[in-house]
Amino acid sequence: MRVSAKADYAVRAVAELAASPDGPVKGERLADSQDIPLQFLEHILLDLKHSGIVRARRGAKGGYWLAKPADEVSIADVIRAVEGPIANVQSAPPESISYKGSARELQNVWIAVRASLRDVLESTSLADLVSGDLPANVRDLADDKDAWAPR
Amino acid sequence: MRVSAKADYAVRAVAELAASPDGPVKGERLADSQDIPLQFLEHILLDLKHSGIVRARRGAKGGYWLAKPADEVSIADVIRAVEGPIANVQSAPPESISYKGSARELQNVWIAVRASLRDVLESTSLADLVSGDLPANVRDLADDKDAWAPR
DNA sequence: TCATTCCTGATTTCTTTACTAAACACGTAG
DNA sequence: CTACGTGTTTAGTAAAGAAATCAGGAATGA
Repeated sequence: MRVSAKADYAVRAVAELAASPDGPVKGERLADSQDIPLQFLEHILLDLKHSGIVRARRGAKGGYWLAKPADEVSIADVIRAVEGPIANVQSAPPESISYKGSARELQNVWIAVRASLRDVLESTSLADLVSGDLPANVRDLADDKDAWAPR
Repeated sequence: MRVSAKADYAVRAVAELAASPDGPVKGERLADSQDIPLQFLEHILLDLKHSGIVRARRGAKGGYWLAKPADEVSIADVIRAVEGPIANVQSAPPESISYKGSARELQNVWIAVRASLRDVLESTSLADLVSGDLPANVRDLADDKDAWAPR
């Protein structure tokens, strides 16, 4: 139930791209501005390119840019591109698992977990993230004081 | 963003305990009824004991039982006992991270992610799980047809 | 051509996961 | 009071994954 460094880096990098709409941004500048190791970041950007979120050009004046408008890319898209499916249980999607005995209802709980993650991550676009104008459901969750308390 | 085998096993084991309110249940029976490797399960039960969710007695007629009523133990409690905090980012709690530049709002997103996970996992008790009578908010999420579709 | 920049696979280091083995400690029955 | 059936604890390990790093190749523009 944790967010990996890779996913965190990926979201930060594309946020930086979303905030730089004019022309390509060099990997090095992305790495600098978000404190991400350059070579690791380049692998991540390659993943993002393969899944069509980012485009790139080499050579002088080269760099990376978003392949789509920032309001058409969700955070969920970015995480899936680098980590695969969200909210797997034991590396299998929750709808494919079946439990027996007293744990029979557990599948519904994992499905609900995944649905609630999707509610947040699919509704938030890169444009929302960069503008600070988060969707109402996300803002409501984050504004709750309890949400900031550790456990 | 995945649920580990350890967490899955832990929840299933305590569900089995919640369904057996009379006297101790042997580790072997838990392992059998839920298809969990016995020795691994005993490690898990030890974690659960240390955090006060389970109690145990050795010797003939020994076994494990819930330390508290099943409606006072949430799935979140069980997961925290074996995995530590829910929804950490890069092994740190989201409220302790600070982002710069275009990623500044990302902290709010991770806080919202954690809050939505808590909404599901803290509201569901072992009693709910065993009876199949999940809380309304969880049931609503799981009943949505989209929730069962892979992505 | 040449500097610049992305592209890619191999390798490394470290941690976690998932599990096994075996000695040890304790409680109950006989 | 002893033996046996339990749980407790320590130790260890193979395999996978996470997080980088290294070293070079391939495209682009000047």
